[in-house]
Amino acid sequence: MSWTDERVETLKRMWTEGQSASQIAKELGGVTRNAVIGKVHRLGLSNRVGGAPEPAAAAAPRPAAPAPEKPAPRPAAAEDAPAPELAEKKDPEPIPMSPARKAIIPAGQPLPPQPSANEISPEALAKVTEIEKQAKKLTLMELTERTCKWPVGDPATENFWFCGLPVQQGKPYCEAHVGVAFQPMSSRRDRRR
DNA sequence: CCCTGATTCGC
DNA sequence: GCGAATCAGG
Repeated sequence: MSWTDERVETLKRMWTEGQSASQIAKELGGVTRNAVIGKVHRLGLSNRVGGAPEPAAAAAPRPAAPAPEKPAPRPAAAEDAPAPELAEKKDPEPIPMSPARKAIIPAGQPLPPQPSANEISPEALAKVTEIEKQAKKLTLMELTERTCKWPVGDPATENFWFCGLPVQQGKPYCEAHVGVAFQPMSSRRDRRR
């Protein structure tokens, strides 16, 4: 595969959107994340959002500790609000919630109903309490796209962790937690139209 | 262990 | 210019 204009455009777009190199590589196909990163650097768009070009003339022959600066627009594997300086996307989030929760719940995803806050089907609930015993109990940074992001416990205490079990394809949670996160209009009979 | 980007260097 | 190998780190 070669870097056609089209592929470069896709690369630029996705990189600007904050997509990870691996995601971009996967999207493009035929390239590895290394290829993507390499290209990104050659294009000179590694980082930066709109600041003054800093001509950092480095003559150091040794790669000891260059690291100029890195705003790091990607906090973790889980998507969340873009850095303020980016200010390219509006974040329509009318739902008020604690900072802790906002940080751990991917935008656009259904909010995990807390056990005390909602009516959840008994089976699903039982299933959850069941698997929570096997939870990997991961920390925020240990979460990946393949780990269940269901929060357990009180974020304000030490007694808090994320499920961490393998997620269901395309979902942010494991099977059990998907079961309680994606409730199919229960309890209420929907109106006939 | 999973993942992230950064850098080097032979091609 | 390209990208695998490697590095450094969450």
